[in-house]
Amino acid sequence: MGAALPVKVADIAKACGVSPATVSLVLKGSPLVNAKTREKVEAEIKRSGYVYNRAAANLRKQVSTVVALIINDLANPFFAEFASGVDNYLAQRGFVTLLGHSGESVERQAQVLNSLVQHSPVGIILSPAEHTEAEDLTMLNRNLPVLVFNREVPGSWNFLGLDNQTGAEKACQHLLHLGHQQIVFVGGHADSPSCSQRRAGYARAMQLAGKKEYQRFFESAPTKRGGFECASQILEHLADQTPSGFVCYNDAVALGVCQALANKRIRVGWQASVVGFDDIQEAGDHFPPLTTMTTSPKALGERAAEMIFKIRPDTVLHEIVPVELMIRQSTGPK
Amino acid sequence: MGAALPVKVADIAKACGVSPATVSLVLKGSPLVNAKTREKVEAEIKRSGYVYNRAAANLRKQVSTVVALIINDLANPFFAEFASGVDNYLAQRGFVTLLGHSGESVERQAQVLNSLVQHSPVGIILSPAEHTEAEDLTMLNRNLPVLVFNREVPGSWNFLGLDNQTGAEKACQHLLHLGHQQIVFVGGHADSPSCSQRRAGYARAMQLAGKKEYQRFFESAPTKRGGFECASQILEHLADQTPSGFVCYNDAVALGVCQALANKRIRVGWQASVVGFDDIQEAGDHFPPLTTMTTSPKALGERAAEMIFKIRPDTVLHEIVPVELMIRQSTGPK
DNA sequence: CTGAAAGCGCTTACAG
DNA sequence: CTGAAAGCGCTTACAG
Repeated sequence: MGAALPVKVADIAKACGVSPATVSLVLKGSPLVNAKTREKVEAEIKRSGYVYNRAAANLRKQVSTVVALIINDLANPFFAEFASGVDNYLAQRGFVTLLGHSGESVERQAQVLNSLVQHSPVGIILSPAEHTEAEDLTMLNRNLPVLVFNREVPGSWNFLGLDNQTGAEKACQHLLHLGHQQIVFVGGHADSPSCSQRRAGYARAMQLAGKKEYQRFFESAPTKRGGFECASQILEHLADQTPSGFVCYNDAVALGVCQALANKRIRVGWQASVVGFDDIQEAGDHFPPLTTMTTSPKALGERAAEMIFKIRPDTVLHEIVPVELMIRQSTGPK
Repeated sequence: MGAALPVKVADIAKACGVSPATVSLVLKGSPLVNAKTREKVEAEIKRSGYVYNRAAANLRKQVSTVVALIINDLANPFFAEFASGVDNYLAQRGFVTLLGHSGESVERQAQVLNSLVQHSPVGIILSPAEHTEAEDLTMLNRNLPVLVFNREVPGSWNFLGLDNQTGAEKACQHLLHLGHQQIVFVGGHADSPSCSQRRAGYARAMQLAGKKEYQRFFESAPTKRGGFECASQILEHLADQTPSGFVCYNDAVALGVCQALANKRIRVGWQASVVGFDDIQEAGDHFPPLTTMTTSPKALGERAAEMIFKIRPDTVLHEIVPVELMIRQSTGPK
């Protein structure tokens, strides 16, 4: 038995003594086909191990069943879970996910996009690499639905993002309600839009609470290590007026902060409180679990996939999803 | 300006007063084309915003540029990084990743596979859902290259996996060299193949060290929470002869164990030592960083993608990748 | 209810 | 160096 050539509708048709058109009708479940004919054809389809060639069908039908998804950083659980949400939704609707990974490189992103558009996706969900500019996206034809996720890109793009400012404001308010007097904002790069938005939310909450003069911002890499090192320094240098409330740029930073506090024998959820942002899976798995601002990344992915089908050439969608406080440590300072 | 119809080679040809064949030649960079003709055509391609329709080309050329990748759990960083490695390699070779996510559900996996095969992938990389049996994979035609990753599936499949046993043996040896007297194996479900392989490696090292009678196995969910709860119990109940060495099923468990130790004020890397497995990104980011058994998941992904192109109908590849000790905490007990 | 013919967008022999 | 024709595997009007 050599490498059997793939069987096609013409083969099925010949084997059944019908025309390809009839086989096609059976394939699409058309009620036009005589029951006996249908049975015969279906049996042959099963017997022969026929596999539908969707690319050929799509070409003829002038449709597409693929959506392209470009992720900036798959190693980040937030984006990995987002991707799983996208794929989930698409699979349910009979679509398929064409994945591209930019690894935060604008050049790789351009290559990946150039490759993916050639597969005629019905739309593109782009979680852009850092510092993506409008001119990096010129391969995206105006009549191809594009949804930018999470990070704004200069220009008018359909967008799905988080309400960073209100989120951070709620985070800070939570700490205030717990009775914390000295609350700082830790982590992220001040020049990133999401960081400045979150800082602004923190600042607003502090101001409304009459604590404008205590505002403190600390920069760090948006990682656990960054948060750890940053918090360690804070605890070292602000020894006399150590903050007890930490609004963090994201969960990774927050987990690093928790670690630094633990090292100093400061019990999180008791002498100090920490709020993260993103609700990555680790936030809930951690011990003690991390209070954070949440919009399930998976739900976001599903929403993004949904939006792709709602994009119209003449309008620009701009959806900012509220983030909610997910309280996992209920106690504050004595 | 209405929704411009996509431009195709025929349009380019007409605009340049040449035949579609010539445009096609230009597209593939054929040296046959006259320089002036080429220039003219290339200019028109650029001007018109032409996008190559790879599906049509592939149909005609009888080739495919897609590889299907089915992941059991994208929220797990190990698999997310694996996926990024696959996509990396494929993108370099001009291929594209068709992503499917099973979420550890055998039924979803079947649906996803059925959908993906219709896109004529050149091959399929499958990181199978738990409890996948041969009969769950009947849609995978014999002459479609399939590579099973990480978990064996009954039957003869091309396979890429980790040397779990030797890895765990090395992990245990490391703890023995550090001088630990009481070493336990923590985490995982005993009935999972990877867990029983790792347990066997631990057992072998203990036996070679003449510590057969101290062997202790503890089961837990393969998560951080599982490791935390398990270790907490161990520390509670084995109070008199507390183990100081922990060979862990995977990094997530190991990080949970670290957390439990920290809560008991036992300093990891000093009074106790923990070894993980997988080297997920968090292992290196953690504080203190986690000593673990490593084969970069990203490198594994790249290797898997490479292997897909080496699969031949008449042979079965079976590659077991060694895992190396990645020492991140160099001290042991006093 | 079924078939013959044309065509989706591309490429490949084959002529010239 | 270039073009006319055929065909990848499918589906869709159109006849009958």
